[in-house]
Amino acid sequence: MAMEAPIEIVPGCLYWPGWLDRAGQESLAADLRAILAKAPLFTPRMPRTGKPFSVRISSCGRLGWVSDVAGYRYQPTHPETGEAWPPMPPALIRAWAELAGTALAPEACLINWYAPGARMSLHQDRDEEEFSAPVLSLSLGDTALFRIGGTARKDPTRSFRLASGDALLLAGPARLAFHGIDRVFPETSTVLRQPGRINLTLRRVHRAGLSEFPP
DNA sequence: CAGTTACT
DNA sequence: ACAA
Repeated sequence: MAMEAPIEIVPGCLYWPGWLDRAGQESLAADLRAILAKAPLFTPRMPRTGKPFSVRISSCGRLGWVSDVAGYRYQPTHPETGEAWPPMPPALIRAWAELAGTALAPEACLINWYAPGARMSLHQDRDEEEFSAPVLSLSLGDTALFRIGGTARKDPTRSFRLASGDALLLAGPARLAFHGIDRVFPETSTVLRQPGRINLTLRRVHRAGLSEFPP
Protein backbone atom coordinates (compact mmCIF):
# COMPACT_ATOMS: atom_id res chain seq x y z
CA MET A 1 0.00 0.00 0.00
CA ALA A 2 1.32 3.37 -0.96
CA MET A 3 1.57 5.71 1.98
CA GLU A 4 2.93 9.20 1.77
CA ALA A 5 5.84 9.83 4.11
CA PRO A 6 4.92 11.83 7.18
CA ILE A 7 6.57 15.08 8.16
CA GLU A 8 8.51 14.86 11.42
CA ILE A 9 7.63 18.07 13.27
CA VAL A 10 9.88 17.28 16.24
CA PRO A 11 11.55 13.94 16.91
CA GLY A 12 8.78 11.34 17.31
CA CYS A 13 5.96 13.68 16.23
CA LEU A 14 4.82 12.48 12.81
CA TYR A 15 2.36 14.46 10.72
CA TRP A 16 0.35 13.27 7.72
CA PRO A 17 -1.49 16.26 6.21
CA GLY A 18 -4.68 15.20 4.44
CA TRP A 19 -4.37 11.57 5.48
CA LEU A 20 -8.13 11.06 5.11
CA ASP A 21 -9.73 12.16 1.85
CA ARG A 22 -13.09 13.92 1.76
CA ALA A 23 -15.07 10.69 1.45
CA GLY A 24 -13.17 9.17 4.36
CA GLN A 25 -13.86 12.25 6.46
CA GLU A 26 -17.59 12.18 5.65
CA SER A 27 -17.75 8.49 6.48
CA LEU A 28 -15.94 8.97 9.79
CA ALA A 29 -18.20 11.91 10.63
CA ALA A 30 -21.22 9.64 10.09
CA ASP A 31 -19.66 6.99 12.38
CA LEU A 32 -19.18 9.65 15.04
CA ARG A 33 -22.75 10.91 14.83
CA ALA A 34 -23.93 7.36 15.55
CA ILE A 35 -21.46 7.00 18.44
CA LEU A 36 -22.42 10.32 20.00
CA ALA A 37 -26.11 9.40 19.80
CA LYS A 38 -25.35 6.49 22.16
CA ALA A 39 -22.59 8.13 24.21
CA PRO A 40 -23.47 11.85 24.40
CA LEU A 41 -20.87 14.57 24.75
CA PHE A 42 -20.39 15.71 28.33
CA THR A 43 -18.41 18.48 30.01
CA PRO A 44 -15.29 17.28 31.80
CA ARG A 45 -14.16 19.15 34.92
CA MET A 46 -10.82 19.83 36.46
CA PRO A 47 -9.68 17.70 39.36
CA ARG A 48 -10.11 19.43 42.75
CA THR A 49 -11.44 22.74 41.40
CA GLY A 50 -14.29 21.40 39.28
CA LYS A 51 -13.63 24.07 36.64
CA PRO A 52 -15.26 23.01 33.39
CA PHE A 53 -13.25 22.42 30.23
CA SER A 54 -14.24 24.43 27.18
CA VAL A 55 -14.23 21.24 25.11
CA ARG A 56 -16.89 18.58 25.52
CA ILE A 57 -15.92 14.94 25.29
CA SER A 58 -17.06 11.38 24.80
CA SER A 59 -15.29 8.15 23.90
CA CYS A 60 -15.51 4.91 21.99
CA GLY A 61 -13.60 1.69 22.47
CA ARG A 62 -13.20 -0.40 25.62
CA LEU A 63 -12.12 2.52 27.77
CA GLY A 64 -12.88 6.20 27.88
CA TRP A 65 -10.90 9.05 29.40
CA VAL A 66 -12.84 11.12 31.91
CA SER A 67 -12.01 13.99 34.24
CA ASP A 68 -13.94 15.25 37.24
CA VAL A 69 -13.24 16.57 40.74
CA ALA A 70 -11.87 13.15 41.68
CA GLY A 71 -9.19 13.25 38.97
CA TYR A 72 -8.26 12.00 35.52
CA ARG A 73 -8.86 8.34 34.75
CA TYR A 74 -9.91 5.74 32.21
CA GLN A 75 -13.16 3.89 32.81
CA PRO A 76 -15.25 1.36 30.85
CA THR A 77 -18.54 3.28 31.11
CA HIS A 78 -19.97 6.68 30.25
CA PRO A 79 -20.09 8.79 33.43
CA GLU A 80 -23.62 10.06 32.79
CA THR A 81 -25.42 7.14 31.14
CA GLY A 82 -23.50 4.39 32.93
CA GLU A 83 -23.43 2.46 29.64
CA ALA A 84 -20.37 0.85 28.07
CA TRP A 85 -18.70 3.03 25.44
CA PRO A 86 -19.69 2.19 21.86
CA PRO A 87 -17.15 0.06 19.99
CA MET A 88 -14.46 1.69 17.93
CA PRO A 89 -15.56 1.81 14.29
CA PRO A 90 -13.48 -0.18 11.77
CA ALA A 91 -12.15 3.01 10.18
CA LEU A 92 -10.40 3.90 13.44
CA ILE A 93 -8.99 0.41 13.97
CA ARG A 94 -7.67 0.65 10.42
CA ALA A 95 -6.11 4.07 11.02
CA TRP A 96 -4.30 2.75 14.10
CA ALA A 97 -3.11 -0.33 12.21
CA GLU A 98 -1.71 1.79 9.40
CA LEU A 99 -0.12 4.58 11.39
CA ALA A 100 0.61 3.53 14.97
CA GLY A 101 3.32 1.00 14.24
CA THR A 102 2.51 -1.26 17.18
CA ALA A 103 1.04 -4.73 17.62
CA LEU A 104 -0.90 -3.54 20.67
CA ALA A 105 -4.56 -2.86 19.96
CA PRO A 106 -5.97 0.58 20.75
CA GLU A 107 -8.18 0.53 23.84
CA ALA A 108 -9.49 4.06 24.01
CA CYS A 109 -10.59 6.69 21.54
CA LEU A 110 -11.29 10.04 23.17
CA ILE A 111 -13.62 12.30 21.19
CA ASN A 112 -12.93 15.98 21.82
CA TRP A 113 -15.56 18.43 20.54
CA TYR A 114 -14.29 21.98 20.05
CA ALA A 115 -17.17 24.39 19.66
CA PRO A 116 -16.03 27.75 18.23
CA GLY A 117 -13.83 29.41 20.86
CA ALA A 118 -12.93 26.19 22.69
CA ARG A 119 -9.27 25.62 23.52
CA MET A 120 -7.10 22.98 25.15
CA SER A 121 -4.18 24.23 27.13
CA LEU A 122 -0.73 22.66 27.06
CA HIS A 123 -0.75 19.19 28.64
CA GLN A 124 0.74 15.72 28.50
CA ASP A 125 -1.16 12.48 27.80
CA ARG A 126 0.14 10.58 30.80
CA ASP A 127 -2.80 8.73 32.31
CA GLU A 128 -1.90 5.48 30.55
CA GLU A 129 0.17 2.61 31.90
CA GLU A 130 1.73 2.08 28.53
CA PHE A 131 3.96 4.79 27.05
CA SER A 132 5.75 2.61 24.49
CA ALA A 133 2.59 2.68 22.35
CA PRO A 134 2.04 5.99 20.56
CA VAL A 135 -0.94 8.33 20.67
CA LEU A 136 -2.73 8.80 17.35
CA SER A 137 -4.74 11.95 16.65
CA LEU A 138 -7.20 12.52 13.79
CA SER A 139 -8.73 15.91 13.01
CA LEU A 140 -12.19 16.54 11.57
CA GLY A 141 -13.95 19.81 10.84
CA ASP A 142 -12.58 23.30 11.31
CA THR A 143 -8.82 23.89 11.20
CA ALA A 144 -7.07 24.35 14.54
CA LEU A 145 -3.80 25.89 15.68
CA PHE A 146 -1.87 23.07 17.38
CA ARG A 147 1.14 23.64 19.61
CA ILE A 148 3.73 21.11 20.70
CA GLY A 149 6.77 21.39 22.95
CA GLY A 150 8.99 18.95 24.81
CA THR A 151 8.59 16.74 27.84
CA ALA A 152 9.04 19.66 30.23
CA ARG A 153 6.40 22.38 30.43
CA LYS A 154 9.03 25.09 30.02
CA ASP A 155 10.44 23.61 26.81
CA PRO A 156 10.09 25.74 23.66
CA THR A 157 7.04 25.05 21.48
CA ARG A 158 6.20 25.00 17.78
CA SER A 159 2.79 25.78 16.30
CA PHE A 160 1.13 24.63 13.11
CA ARG A 161 -2.35 24.11 11.74
CA LEU A 162 -4.26 20.84 11.90
CA ALA A 163 -6.93 20.59 9.21
CA SER A 164 -9.77 18.15 8.63
CA GLY A 165 -8.38 14.77 7.61
CA ASP A 166 -4.92 15.33 9.06
CA ALA A 167 -3.30 12.60 11.16
CA LEU A 168 -0.72 13.16 13.87
CA LEU A 169 1.27 10.61 15.87
CA LEU A 170 2.98 11.24 19.17
CA ALA A 171 5.54 8.47 19.38
CA GLY A 172 8.88 7.69 20.99
CA PRO A 173 10.52 10.85 22.31
CA ALA A 174 7.32 12.84 21.57
CA ARG A 175 4.97 10.43 23.36
CA LEU A 176 5.01 12.57 26.51
CA ALA A 177 5.45 15.93 24.79
CA PHE A 178 3.34 18.83 26.03
CA HIS A 179 0.77 19.82 23.41
CA GLY A 180 -2.48 21.75 23.11
CA ILE A 181 -4.92 23.62 20.89
CA ASP A 182 -4.68 27.42 20.98
CA ARG A 183 -7.41 28.29 18.51
CA VAL A 184 -10.05 26.94 16.15
CA PHE A 185 -10.49 28.89 12.91
CA PRO A 186 -14.18 29.42 12.02
CA GLU A 187 -15.65 28.37 8.69
CA THR A 188 -12.64 26.38 7.49
CA SER A 189 -14.46 23.08 6.84
CA THR A 190 -17.95 21.86 5.97
CA VAL A 191 -17.36 18.19 6.81
CA LEU A 192 -19.19 18.33 10.15
CA ARG A 193 -22.09 20.40 8.72
CA GLN A 194 -21.75 22.73 11.69
CA PRO A 195 -19.11 25.08 13.07
CA GLY A 196 -16.46 23.43 15.24
CA ARG A 197 -13.84 20.71 15.33
CA ILE A 198 -13.57 17.11 16.42
CA ASN A 199 -10.30 15.57 17.50
CA LEU A 200 -10.03 11.82 17.94
CA THR A 201 -7.25 10.53 20.16
CA LEU A 202 -6.53 6.80 20.01
CA ARG A 203 -4.54 5.34 22.85
CA ARG A 204 -3.27 2.15 24.36
CA VAL A 205 -4.00 2.25 28.08
CA HIS A 206 -2.90 -1.06 29.58
CA ARG A 207 0.48 -2.69 29.17
CA ALA A 208 -0.89 -5.80 27.48
CA GLY A 209 -3.11 -8.80 27.89
CA LEU A 210 -6.74 -9.56 28.33
CA SER A 211 -8.12 -6.55 26.54
CA GLU A 212 -7.14 -8.32 23.33
CA PHE A 213 -9.96 -10.82 23.96
CA PRO A 214 -13.72 -10.41 23.64
CA PRO A 215 -15.64 -9.87 26.90
C1' DC B 1 -1.34 23.59 34.37
C1' DA B 2 -6.41 18.79 29.76
C1' DG B 3 -7.76 25.39 33.90
C1' DT B 4 -8.00 31.05 33.47
C1' DT B 5 -6.05 35.81 33.38
C1' DA B 6 -2.93 39.73 32.36
C1' DC B 7 -0.24 42.00 29.45
C1' DT B 8 3.29 42.55 25.59
C1' DA C 1 2.19 33.81 35.97
C1' DC C 2 -0.78 31.62 38.74
C1' DA C 3 -1.59 28.71 43.92
C1' DA C 4 -1.55 24.45 46.37
